[in-house]
Amino acid sequence: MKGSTGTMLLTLLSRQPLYGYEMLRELERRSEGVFSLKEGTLYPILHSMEGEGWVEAYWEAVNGRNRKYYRITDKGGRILNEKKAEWALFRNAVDSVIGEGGV
Amino acid sequence: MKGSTGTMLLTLLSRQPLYGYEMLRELERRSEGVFSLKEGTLYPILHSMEGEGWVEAYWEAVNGRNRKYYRITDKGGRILNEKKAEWALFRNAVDSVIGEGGV
DNA sequence: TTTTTATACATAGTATTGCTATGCATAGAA
DNA sequence: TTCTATGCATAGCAATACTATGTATAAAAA
Repeated sequence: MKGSTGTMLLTLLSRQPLYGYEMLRELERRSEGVFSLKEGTLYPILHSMEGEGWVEAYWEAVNGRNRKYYRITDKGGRILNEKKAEWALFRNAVDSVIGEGGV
Repeated sequence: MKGSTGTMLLTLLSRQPLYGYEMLRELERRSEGVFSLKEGTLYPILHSMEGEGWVEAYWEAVNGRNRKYYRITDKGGRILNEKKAEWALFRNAVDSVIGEGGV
């Protein structure tokens, strides 16, 4: 795994607010087991994105447990669009280079 | 850029031996300008791949200039196949997570 | 003729990214 | 009462790629 983790996390949050632990399982499920982030990878990224103003956090107690939920901000939404475009460019460029149908 | 540089370089070398400077331009051309590696990125990768036994180097003088050509080894060919499979897995997983048609 | 540009390889230092390991704390199941 | 799952967090390390810089030569431009 290298790169686009932030893009994937922002995408998950663009659908609905999630808390960290939930993101780990959601990412694993949607990638069919390919991405199983560890907490040590996830939380620093979330803190960093919060510092950038891409996401906002709020605590909520559910079933007697404290969960820190994250929601995407307007700025985060704009960044997500940029990152998705970057990913498409990157992916297509790699495919052009390594693909059988290369120029 | 994050990751798959080695895969792309091995792919180029799987077609024909190339020297470093040539790889820079070839990568840029095939990716339509998306990847413009700098020497400071390329040469350490080549040295590392040589150390792993994925490529072999030999010097050749052409037009009065010394060029260090690299050719892919059998081992490098096997690694390339693995890396291509990894890339496909990674790419598809990212697309599953961020794609509109997500589960 | 001299300067600039392109060619050609190389290393040092730094930033980013993500991993492993570890710590703390609680709810629920065994 | 002990283990497992949940839940957030930081420290330290490894890999990756970038910037900056150095050396050297051929060809083109001034």
